[in-house]
Amino acid sequence: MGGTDLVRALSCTVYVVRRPKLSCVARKPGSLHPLTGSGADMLLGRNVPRLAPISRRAPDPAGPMTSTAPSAVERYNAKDAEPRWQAAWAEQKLFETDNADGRPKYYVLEMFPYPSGRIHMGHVRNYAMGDVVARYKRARGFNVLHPMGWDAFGLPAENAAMERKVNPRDWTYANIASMRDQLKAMGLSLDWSREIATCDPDYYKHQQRMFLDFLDKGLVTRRTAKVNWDPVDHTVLANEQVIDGRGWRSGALVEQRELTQWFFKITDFAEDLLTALDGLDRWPEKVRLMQKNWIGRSEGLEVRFVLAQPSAGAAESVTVYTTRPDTLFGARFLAIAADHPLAATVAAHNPDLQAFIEECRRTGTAQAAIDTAEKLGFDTGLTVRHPLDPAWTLPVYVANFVLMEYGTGAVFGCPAHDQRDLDFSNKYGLGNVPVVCPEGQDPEAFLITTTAYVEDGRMINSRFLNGMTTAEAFEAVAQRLEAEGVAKRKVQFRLRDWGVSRQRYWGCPIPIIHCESCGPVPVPVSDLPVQLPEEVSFDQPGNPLERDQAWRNVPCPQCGGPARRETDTMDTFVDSSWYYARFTAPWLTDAPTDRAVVDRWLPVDQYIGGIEHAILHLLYARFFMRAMRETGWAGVSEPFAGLFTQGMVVHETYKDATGAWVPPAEIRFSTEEGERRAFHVKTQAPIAIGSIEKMSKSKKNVVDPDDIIASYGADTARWFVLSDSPPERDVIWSEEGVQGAARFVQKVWRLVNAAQVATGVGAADLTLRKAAHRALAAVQDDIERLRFNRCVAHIYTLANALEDGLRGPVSRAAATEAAGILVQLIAPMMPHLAEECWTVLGRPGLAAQALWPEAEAGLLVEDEVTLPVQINGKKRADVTVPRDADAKAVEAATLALETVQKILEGKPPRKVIVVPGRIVNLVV
RNA sequence: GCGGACGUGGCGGAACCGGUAGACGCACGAGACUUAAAAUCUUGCGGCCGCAAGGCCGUGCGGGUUCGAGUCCCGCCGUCCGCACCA
Repeated sequence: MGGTDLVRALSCTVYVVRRPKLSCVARKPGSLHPLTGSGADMLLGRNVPRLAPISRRAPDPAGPMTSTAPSAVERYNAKDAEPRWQAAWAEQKLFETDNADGRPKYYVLEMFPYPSGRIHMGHVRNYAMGDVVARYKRARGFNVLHPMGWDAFGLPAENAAMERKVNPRDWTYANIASMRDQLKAMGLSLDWSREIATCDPDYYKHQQRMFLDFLDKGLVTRRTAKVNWDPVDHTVLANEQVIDGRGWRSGALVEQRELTQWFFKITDFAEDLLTALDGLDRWPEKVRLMQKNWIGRSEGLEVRFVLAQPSAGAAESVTVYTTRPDTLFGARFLAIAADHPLAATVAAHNPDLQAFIEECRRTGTAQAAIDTAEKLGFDTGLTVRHPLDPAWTLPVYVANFVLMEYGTGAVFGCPAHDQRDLDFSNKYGLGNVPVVCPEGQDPEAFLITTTAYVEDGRMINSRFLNGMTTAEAFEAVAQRLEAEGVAKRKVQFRLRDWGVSRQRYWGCPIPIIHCESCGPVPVPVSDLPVQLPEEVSFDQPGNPLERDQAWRNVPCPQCGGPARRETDTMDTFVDSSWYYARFTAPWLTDAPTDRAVVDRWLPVDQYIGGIEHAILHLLYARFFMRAMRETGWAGVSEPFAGLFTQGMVVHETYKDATGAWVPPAEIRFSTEEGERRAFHVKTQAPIAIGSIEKMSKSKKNVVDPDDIIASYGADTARWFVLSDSPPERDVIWSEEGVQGAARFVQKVWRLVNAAQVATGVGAADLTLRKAAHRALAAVQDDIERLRFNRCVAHIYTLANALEDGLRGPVSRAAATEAAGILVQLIAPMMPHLAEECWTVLGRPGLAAQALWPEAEAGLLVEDEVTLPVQINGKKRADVTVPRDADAKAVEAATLALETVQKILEGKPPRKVIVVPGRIVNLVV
């Protein structure tokens, strides 16, 4: 998104690792694991006399027991099974969603990828999570929409064009084709019939239409603005795209330039975007807080300070914005930004001030400079009258710490109660007067030297305000100054309008024609899309659209006179601000959305992606939804009801003796004296194991999903990225971990096959059934809360219980019931294995179509419970009582325990605490 | 500087409202099977003492509340993330 990938930052740019193919998956039938014998014992890997290897491609659902042949089962072959089931799902169009389906809707969406060319583990994790939700909700009977598309405009395509002389379009579509194949190999339950690419004119045509509608509604403006100019990429960057004073892609020091730009008026919705955050109760608190801070609302007063000696041509007053009018009697000076008009007026005949202003501009942007910059000022020689006492004048400085972009570009300095003002005042000898005294402190003794007092308190040295609280003083000053007409209350936001103009080719053209006589004229809707020219060259820096005279020179749609197209394209964040809405009816040719359809599907019930989009993408999308509401293209305000931000996939790093990074595929491990050591597979040279880092090409700690899928299968990869770590935290990719996942795949396969041939009498049935239904209830609960790592743990527990059960006297009915539940529980995570097992169990249809089983309430509770018995808070014994035993009965049972009697030595306890179903504590 | 999150075995982590700390997995040790390996299975696995039964200690550190604290409160230490001259 925005020229980079919604998920890319989660993991890496792509680096291909060639992994030695592991033998465990791709063995030939017949050479496999020739366990033979009869019944479940064999399949569980019990040691039995070896017979000739027998293998079957798929067990006969009619019943293996009908055969007298030993029930040998070959290892589950993901390589064979996965494409087969993917084809079966596609064949039946299982995941294609019908808008007319009357069941309750559920819209699950993962942030769509930038088509960089290859998927990475971050994508695998992101899409595996979304797929679990999609498959689970489908099983729960919802009409699920789970689409996929491509955030296909952006700089990398232009860079590729420059470096490799390819057409950005060709490069992009080739990448899409290969990434689509990769995603399909993951077995995701996506509705590919709704696939969209934002670089497709059928998509951006509607975006242009909405741009014109927004313009019509006053939600788009054009103005000159100082912009962040990236001198390397030759483009404008949004504030959000400037990190530490550098371009977020190029890393170049950003310059300030004046350009005429198109803006989306996101500030029109500042208040609403802020207050509506409270309603987003299924968003992470962290993201809401980040957006809140970004919007940055503050309540204050705009106060006019009249110049004491108005000079010719200059304004008569300076207006400042303050959130602390209560401290007005502590004012010592006024400070204005270097870019303030008044500064320019004075500088016109003051070369020293001119020099100072230029100095300020130079140090203005770089973050490091701001951190270390001293508070510097320049006395203009002007003075202003205090708004509460015309006889009182204050000097006016130009100061480097005052920002023109915030408030009015002017502040009044109250050194006692603002640290910056204090630093400034101390430097220039302007003194300070404390006007707010901490409660309970002696005002006489309250002095400020180097640390400003910024808290609330009681007013002092403030004439009519004395004795008031901070809040009361705020009100008193506001009321008096408002009544006198020298001030007005003002709610100020930090949020600025969204500049969307980009001097780039590979983006959505802004549908405007500039006419010499009519000015900027909207392209008529009937002329849309304004399509990008096909033939472009990138042999010169800058925007190729500006050089394409044939494309650029067009008649004015209004007067027919000579005119030129707008050559700027839209920020790619615009593309990703409404794609979720387009997915609801991507086939529409004459409108961006179908109002009835979009309103039924939106908001997205569960949106999943990286935290790096906490502000930019998510705020823009929230704005867009509101703008679409204003223009009639949708009836909802919030795009995403539920948001989940998942962690990255990280990996150990490795370095050889020369300090060069070594990719994981070239390393083997051994444990010597309990210590894990790494060696190079070829040279055997020792390798230093480094810190765990985000997967990145530069550190070579990248694992390619393709290789993992080829070696282990998609299910193993999916299972692994969902296990272990909580989904919002980073997951550490490790070879051992993925092998553990692969082992579990085989274990499930063995267990299901063994269950199918169980022959026990059924004495262990109840235990097994309880385990199965308990796992079912637990997994269900944890999927709903997206706690996939816990789901995995419950499933392991069930698998262990089934293994135990099959070893005991368990009936085939109970074994297959438990196995069936196990299969349904793994189905959202490992859908291919689930299908294969489904066949073994002889269940009808496909696992992907099966409805979620109901947990039997009776199996979820025990008749008896074992409670820990504490004595003085330390556990000393256990007591087993009926589930519904009352406190008295529990107490009696506890006191009857031999261990307890021994400790009590005949004395009664001083106090007995019984928490039913929990614990017993005796105080002696 | 401001705001936020977090700190639990060798590792990833679990522990719902304060109620058996360490579920589940990984790694590791011992064993079975095997000519051997792989695979699989059994078993152990927070620390200390003990043959064992059992006991003591233990959730970053120091206090507190409570019958009972990983969980709540106060004060530190550390790590990570976001914002950053926002008046």
